[in-house]
Amino acid sequence: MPKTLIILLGPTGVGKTDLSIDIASYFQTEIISCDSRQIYREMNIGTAVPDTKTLKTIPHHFIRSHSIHDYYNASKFETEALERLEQLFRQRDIVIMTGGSMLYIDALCKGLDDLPNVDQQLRQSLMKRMETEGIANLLNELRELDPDYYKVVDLKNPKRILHALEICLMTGRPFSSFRTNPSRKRPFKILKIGLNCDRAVLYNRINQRVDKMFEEGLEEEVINLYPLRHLNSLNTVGYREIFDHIDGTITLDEAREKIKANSRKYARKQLTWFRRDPEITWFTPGMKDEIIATINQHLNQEGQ
RNA sequence: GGUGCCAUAGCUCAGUCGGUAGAGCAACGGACUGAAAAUCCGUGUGUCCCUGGUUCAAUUCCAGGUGGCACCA
Repeated sequence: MPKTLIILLGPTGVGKTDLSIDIASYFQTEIISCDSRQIYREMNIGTAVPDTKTLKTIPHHFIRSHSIHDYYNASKFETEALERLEQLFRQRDIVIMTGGSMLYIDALCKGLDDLPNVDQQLRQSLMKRMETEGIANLLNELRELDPDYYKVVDLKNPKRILHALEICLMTGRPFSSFRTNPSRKRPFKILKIGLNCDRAVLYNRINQRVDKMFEEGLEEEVINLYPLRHLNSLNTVGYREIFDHIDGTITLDEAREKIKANSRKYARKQLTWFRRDPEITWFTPGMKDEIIATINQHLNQEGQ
């Protein structure tokens, strides 16, 4: 039987966690989380990590496994998750991956270009230049160093400009020369199961989940993290809005409403990304039996 | 009961000296390869409260009605 990774994906709040537990129990396997924020052990309430009881029922990987102090990115996830999968597949044929971090999913399925990790000091100095000189000088520099990328990059997107410059400066090569779009082969089959539901229902679930987070003490969690607010990992829905409230720019109630709105926006953005992926088979969260049937059917086909 | 003010997008409101209207937020769509819950781009979705009058033409002016708010009783 070929090794198969079943990926359960969908917008935030749709019900991936609960279903992933059911599916993992049914196939008696473990879960790889694919969530760029649940990976941090210092963040709990605001990232909606599964509760400890759930985590004990089914072994989870990449949940609360890293620190917000560590620099992390999609490429690291690709490397680490592939290693972990190799270990897991030694003992089992099926592993579940669940989460909504789009780039992380794609990184694991198709791989990223072979680039050096960004030097954080260089990043800091470029960010400072962007602040003091404005983006125009950096754009000119990029046009010099990598005219090809300059032609295709979104010139209004500072992060894209900065990253391209970082790579040019670090390697002495144009950033575009690294962009080969590898689409690597993986030593296992992949089945993508998408979860979605009626938009109004989804928004309701998201809004209620935010209220629940506040009941569970989100404000206190964020207050404790306030001194670390500059960390990238804390540039996150549910955290930055409360940072703003601590700064006194908005009321706590406004922060709560903004968290809801930004979560809804995030869900929409996820759907936009997933929509263009033709490999996804879509279900609603209640279709547990149909999903298991689809997986079994897929496994049988692959087995022949 | 009387007087005054208000009624325009899902919400808060602007505006049209009479030629069927626009901001913010929300909503909706898109991009995306090492910061991705990040970052960036795009879209106005409307019985202008109702009925009548004046007018070539009324969301706009006039009258009445309805609803809301305030004050006086």
